[in-house]
Amino acid sequence: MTESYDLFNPEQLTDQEQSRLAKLAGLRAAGIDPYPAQTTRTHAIDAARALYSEGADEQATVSVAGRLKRIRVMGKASFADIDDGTGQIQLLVRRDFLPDGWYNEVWKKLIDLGDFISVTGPLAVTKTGELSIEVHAIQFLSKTLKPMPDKWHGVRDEEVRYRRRYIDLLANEEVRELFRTRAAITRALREYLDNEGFLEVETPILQPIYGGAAAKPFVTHHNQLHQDLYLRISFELYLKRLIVGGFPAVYEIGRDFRNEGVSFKHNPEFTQLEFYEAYADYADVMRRTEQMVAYAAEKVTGSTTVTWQGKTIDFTPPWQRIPLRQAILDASDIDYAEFPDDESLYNEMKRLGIDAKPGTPWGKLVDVLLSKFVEPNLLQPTFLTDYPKDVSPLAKSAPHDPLQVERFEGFAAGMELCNAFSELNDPQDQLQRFVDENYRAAHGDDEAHPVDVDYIEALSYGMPPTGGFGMGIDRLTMLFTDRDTIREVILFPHLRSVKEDDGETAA
RNA sequence: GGGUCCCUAGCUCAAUGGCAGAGCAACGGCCUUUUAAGCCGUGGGUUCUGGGUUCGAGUCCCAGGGGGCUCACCA
Repeated sequence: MTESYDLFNPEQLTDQEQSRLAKLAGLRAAGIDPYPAQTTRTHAIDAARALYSEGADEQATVSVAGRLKRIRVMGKASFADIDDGTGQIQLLVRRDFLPDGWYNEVWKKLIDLGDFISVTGPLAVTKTGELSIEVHAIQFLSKTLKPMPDKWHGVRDEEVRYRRRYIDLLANEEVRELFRTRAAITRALREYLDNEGFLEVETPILQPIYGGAAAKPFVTHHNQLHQDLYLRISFELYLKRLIVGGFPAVYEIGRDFRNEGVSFKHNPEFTQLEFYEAYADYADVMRRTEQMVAYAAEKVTGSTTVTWQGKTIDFTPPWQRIPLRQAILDASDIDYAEFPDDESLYNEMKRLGIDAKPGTPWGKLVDVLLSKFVEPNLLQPTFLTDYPKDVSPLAKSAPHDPLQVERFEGFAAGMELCNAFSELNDPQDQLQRFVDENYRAAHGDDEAHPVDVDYIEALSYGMPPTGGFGMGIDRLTMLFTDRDTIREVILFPHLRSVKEDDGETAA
């Protein structure tokens, strides 16, 4: 079956697109290659700007390239601004500086906003003090066939901004800046962990058994091996195998995939940082967490305090520490330790008018209390500590209380940021926890942890006491860049596919 | 999945149920120091799609598509 792509059929094009196609033909007719392989560029715009020397008789001559963002034609002289991603600079284009015909026939007739050009000439400062390039030669680099978004308002339509992020980026400089900041965040986290002796590793994304979190996975299939595989929901079990193997401290920054709802703080794929540190426990990890996040905040924003949605969030260590049980008691008046089974806790919640589905397992009820009463109010960075064992199948039991584990979660801005614990390294205990989870799965919990026999084998070879940690980078980026939705900090966030004519997409 | 709001020119946005408009962009002019340049003129619409109500629908009703918010879901 052949398809006809009449993307450039003049009948389908707007007047502006037709005009640009005509100019493209005009360039070719004039012997100008609209898409040459080489460029005359000698300097990035930021580098060219740095070459200007105040008061010198003669300024450096440079070639800079970039996208044409604005043009101001004033008869036989024009001003324009180009942007190459390192910065912008003004062009001073005068008829008398250019070769014959270039000003009237090429500059004024064949060049559009959005086109990429390279210009050559000396640096100069205009009457109004604007550093410019006095253009003596123009090279065409790439013809743009679509009109640019509004030069002042940019693109606001969120659907366009997320579906076709390149338009967002080319029109809205602050969006480019945001993603530079995002890169600076992961850079700072890597820097911190590298300096602390952690080894960066990469572990499988395609996993025969998923694990390390309570979440529904995406399933795929390896044709030749006739084997179903899961996209990882966490890195945890692989990173701990590396601790078994003898690395004292490892980390991975990468993508996790969870087949669950999409919201302002959930995307089906998201970026996670996990680290594991031998001979550490969850208290050590807590100190490291606040230290690491404060380090990143300082590196990226210049301060350990950030402003988020008009509120000040202070990441300076130490962060507040509250036992989970206490936090829930304070916020909801329920002491879950007094209601140690599904039914009694459910009934108590019902008595207080708290909505939950009948038959919800105890651990999930605790989570309902946490996410309803506690989490939204944790604006300042806070560690909730000492979680019920019931909801923590991979964490080590607390020595003083067999029903609790050495675990904490970090919150800020009303969102869960990270999750960490003293890792369970008793293989027989771990097996029993998996079996219990398996029981839950058989009774309808589709997020229960599957049994990973190979992982038990690994633990059986011996894993030292280990502290482990996981943090959502997207959410941290939201906090550091003052955004209130995860879509803003993911370059290509997940959106529903637009239905084609043949209606292939399911409703 | 439920509730709710939104979808108008390339972009940003207007339009009591009564001739579908503006700014930017485009096109034709004027203009050799502007920086959202300015001035004169011109063209540009499947008002998301399909039905319905009405003398008349961008506007009201129904169905569908996509998006936002929200609830549910999501340690």
